Amino acid sequence: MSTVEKAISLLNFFTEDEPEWGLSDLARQARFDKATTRRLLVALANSGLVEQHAVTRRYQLGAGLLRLARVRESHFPLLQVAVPVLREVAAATDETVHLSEFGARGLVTLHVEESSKANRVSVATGQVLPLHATASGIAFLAFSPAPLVKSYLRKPPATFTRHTLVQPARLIEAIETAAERGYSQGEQGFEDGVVSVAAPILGLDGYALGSIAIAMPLSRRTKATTDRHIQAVRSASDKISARLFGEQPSPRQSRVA
Amino acid sequence: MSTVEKAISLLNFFTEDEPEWGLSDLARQARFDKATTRRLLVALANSGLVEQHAVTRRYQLGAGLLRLARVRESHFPLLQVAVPVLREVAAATDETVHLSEFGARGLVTLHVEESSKANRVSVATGQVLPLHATASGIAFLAFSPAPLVKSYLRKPPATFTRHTLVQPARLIEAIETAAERGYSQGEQGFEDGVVSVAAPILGLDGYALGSIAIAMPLSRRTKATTDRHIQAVRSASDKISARLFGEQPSPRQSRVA
DNA sequence: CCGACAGGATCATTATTTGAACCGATAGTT
DNA sequence: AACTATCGGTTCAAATAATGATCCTGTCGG
Repeated sequence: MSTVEKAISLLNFFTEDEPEWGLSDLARQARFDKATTRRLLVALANSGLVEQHAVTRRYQLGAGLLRLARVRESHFPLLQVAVPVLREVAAATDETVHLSEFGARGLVTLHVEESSKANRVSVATGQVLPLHATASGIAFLAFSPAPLVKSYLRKPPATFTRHTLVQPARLIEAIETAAERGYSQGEQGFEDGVVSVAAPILGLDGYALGSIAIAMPLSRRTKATTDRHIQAVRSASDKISARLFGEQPSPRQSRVA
Repeated sequence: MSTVEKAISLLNFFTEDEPEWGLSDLARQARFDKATTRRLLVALANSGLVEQHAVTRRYQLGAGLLRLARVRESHFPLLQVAVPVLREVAAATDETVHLSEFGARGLVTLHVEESSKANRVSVATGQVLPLHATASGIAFLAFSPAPLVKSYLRKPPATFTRHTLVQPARLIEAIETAAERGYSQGEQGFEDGVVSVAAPILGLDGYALGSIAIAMPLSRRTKATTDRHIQAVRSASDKISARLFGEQPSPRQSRVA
C-alpha cells in the first residue's frame, strides 16, 4: 500500500454515521501509527480534503471534495441523471431501488432510494456488491468485456447464503441468461429473504458501467410484481444511458462460454 | 510537498474545462516526472479518486469523490443549505452572488450564481479570494480570531488594482468598520470596475467560516441598489447560519487594534 | 494531586519514492 | 518503407521522504 493509498484510505473512515474522528481513534481504527496518521491527516488537510475543527481538534471531510465531486458530475453526471430516474422507479414500485457503479473497489453502491414500507430492504451507499451473489453483479458481468469476467471467475466466489451461486457452471449460466434477456434476477444470493431484479447501465462502448436494481423481501414477491419490476428496471436503465449519452448504446453482451 | 499532497494536487488539474488528462500532458503540467505522475495516478485510481478510461487511457475524476462529498454534505450541508439562499438573492438582485468558505488554501469560492445581465461580474468556483482585496475577505477577517488576522496582516499584501488596500492601517480600519456594521464593502480592490458587498457566514463558535457576497459592475451602482444589496447579503448570511445550526450564532468580532 | 489519555513534536532508522533511460505501439512525414 | 515524434507504460540504482518509539504538554475525572 503506497503512502498515497494509506492517506486516502483514511478518508473512507469518514461516513454518515461517523463523520468526525479524533487523531488517536482514527489511528487505532486504521491500524497506523499515531504519528503517521497525523502526518497523513495534515497532508490531507493542506490539500483541503479534510478539515480540522479549530476547537475540538477533531477531523472531518473538507470542502475540497465538493469542488472535485462537482467537476466529476459536470463531466459525467451519473448521479444528476440517475437519481431522478431512481426516484420515479421507487415511487412506482414502492420498493428499494439502488444504483451502483463499477470502479477500482468493485461494484459500489452510489445511491439508494428506499421503499416507504416498514418491511423493506436496506442498502448502504458505499457498500461493495459481490458480483456473483447479487442481481446487480450478474447484470454487470453479463455486459462486461470477456477478460474481466474470466479473471473474476478465476477467484473462488464467497458464500453468503445457502442460495449463493458458487459453482462456475451455474454462474456462467446465470450470466448468459442475463446477457440474453437484458436483465438479471437475484434469489437470496447475498442475503436471505431478499430477491431482486437488475439491469446494466451501458456506457458508450456498449459495456456496462454499473447497474440499477430493485430489491424486495421474498415475502412480497408475486409473478405480477416481478414482471413490473423487470419492466421498470429495464426502462430506467435505458433512460439513464440515453440521458447520459444522448443516444442508446448498443449492448455488448459478454460471451463467456 | 509530501507525496500525498503531490497526488492530491494532481486532482486539482481536473476542471470543468479540462476534465480529462493524458499521462504525459498531466506530468508536464504538474511538473512531475512521468513515472512519478503515473504512480500517483495509479494510487489515486486504486482508491477510486480517479478513473482511467479503458480505451483512451486518459484519466478522469473517479466515483469515490461522490461518496465522500456526500458524506461531507450530510454532516455539514453548507452547499445544500446555502445554494437555495444564493438563488433567492440572485433572483432578487439580478447580480452575481457568490459563496466562499475558508479552508487550507484560503478563502475559496464554493458556489456562484451569476446575474442574467450581459454586463455582469463572473467568478469561478474554486478561485481563491485574497482576504485583503475583496469584500468577502474583509467580511471574513472582521469575524475571525485575532491571531489569524494578525498573522495574515504580517504578510505584505499583494496589489491588484490602484484601489487595493495595502497599508496596514487602512486595512485594519476596513476590518473594524466591517466588524461594527456586520458587512463589508469592496471598492475595486481586486478587479477594476467591480464593487461588492459581503457578509460573513458565522459558525457555531461565532467566528466566520466563510462569506457571501454580491458583486456588480461599478457602472450600475446607486445608493439604492447598494442599500438593497447590503440588506440582502445580511439576511442571507443570517438565514444560512440559522439553517445550518438551528440557531443564530452570536458574532465574535475581531479586535485587531 | 494523580493517572490516563488526548493531540502533537522529535529524529535516527528504514522503506518508499524518484527520474533518466528504455520499451513497444501508433501516427504522421518524407 | 524508413524516419521521427509522441504516446502510455516499465525498470532499477540513487536519493529522499515516511516511519514509529519516545517524549512533551494539556485536559479531564476521580
